[in-house]
Amino acid sequence: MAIKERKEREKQEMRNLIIESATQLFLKQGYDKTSIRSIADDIEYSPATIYLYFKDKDEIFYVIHENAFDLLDKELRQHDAIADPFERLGALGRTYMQFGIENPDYYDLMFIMRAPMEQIKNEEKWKAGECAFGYLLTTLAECLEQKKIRPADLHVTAIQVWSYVHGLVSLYVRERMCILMQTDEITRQILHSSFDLFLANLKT
Amino acid sequence: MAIKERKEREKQEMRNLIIESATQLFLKQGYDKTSIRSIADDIEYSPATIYLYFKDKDEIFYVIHENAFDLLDKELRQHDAIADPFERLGALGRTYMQFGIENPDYYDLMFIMRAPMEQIKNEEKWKAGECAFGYLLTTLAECLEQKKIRPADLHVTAIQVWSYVHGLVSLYVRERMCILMQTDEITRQILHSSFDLFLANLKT
DNA sequence: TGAATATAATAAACACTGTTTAGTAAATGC
DNA sequence: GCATTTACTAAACAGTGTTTATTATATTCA
Repeated sequence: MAIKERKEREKQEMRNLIIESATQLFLKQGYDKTSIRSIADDIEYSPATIYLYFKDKDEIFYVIHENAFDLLDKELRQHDAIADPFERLGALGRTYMQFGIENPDYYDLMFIMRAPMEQIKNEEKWKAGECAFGYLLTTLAECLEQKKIRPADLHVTAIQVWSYVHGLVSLYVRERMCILMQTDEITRQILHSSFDLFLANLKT
Repeated sequence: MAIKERKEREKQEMRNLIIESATQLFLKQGYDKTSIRSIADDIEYSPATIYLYFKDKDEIFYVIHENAFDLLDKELRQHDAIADPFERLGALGRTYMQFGIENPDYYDLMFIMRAPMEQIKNEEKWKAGECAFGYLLTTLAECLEQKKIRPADLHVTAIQVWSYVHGLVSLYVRERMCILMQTDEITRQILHSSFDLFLANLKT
């Protein structure tokens, strides 16, 4: 009865095919232009077939959203080796910002768009988000323990750090930084200077 | 030849009627569900008529976006009388956050959504945004002058403040604060505590 | 092996969306 | 009173996400 297993494998392969196509189209043309029909066209199946493998469009983008978190997670974990928690905090922030600036569409899906969060509501918890946030929490806990940063409630401090880098990246990604009336290059420099200043103010 | 003037007046009245209906529907059902057809239905005209008064849907929402900025501006100007610039800065931040939390749809349109910015690109400058940002700049300039906050570049500091409050509000509005796994009430309290902490760190 | 059943895929439709075009009816100018 | 401009709309166009009924293929079992 290996047929059932083969069928399961084929089902998973088809899901992967859809996700790969959707991801590629999403990164090339953005969310709105990535329609079910365009994905179907790309993989040379009918639009209705996609609904045999995914409940709706949101479910597809929820998977892409999870994959994007894996990517960010990998980049953040590169700094595991940094012993000093405050230095690690700085590295995490810079890497987070760089990720957002270099992958604006992924960042959008992860932290700005409503679409994948609709899916999350049916799940009770935001797994991917919790993982990255958890990493920030442990780093900050170390910072507080070693009195590297000003004493304050752990969660309040975490929200402070995350909101801050998210504010910078999301204003940049959604093109509100245009009020500075500077080139993209200079704007990004200001973003990084601003983060450095923030870190300095956080220090004891 | 007062006919021309009356015609102009009627044209403006029709534009207002459309904007009023669109605003009301937008605040009730959000952007996506506010279709041209639903506005047409509401004002009892055909959908095509709307296109005689507005170029496209974006142009309608650009006007709503401007009105929302007027609203925020009015609330921010309430603090003009506060003599101490640092105290005024705190009041501005709290009012900004409150505005976003109480008017999530307006906030979305003003600082998160892509739609109205397409319109803004054709205008060379972001009038409404510049006005509010300018107010922040002058307040911060006073703070720096009177050495109420840590010395730093004016624009970098402004971006820092704005990004910070925007980060808090936008994560809240787009439901990412769910990682805290707290009630809405407590989440909002954390938001405010976080801002207080931020201000304290900014102080000299 | 052959008939019955289960699975996979799709064409076509449904109910929407923003927007354009062609045509009608009313107001205005002369 | 007639020609012209203006205001409006029905219908169509080209999309969207999603569902349903149908067909073709693969699997099971007698």
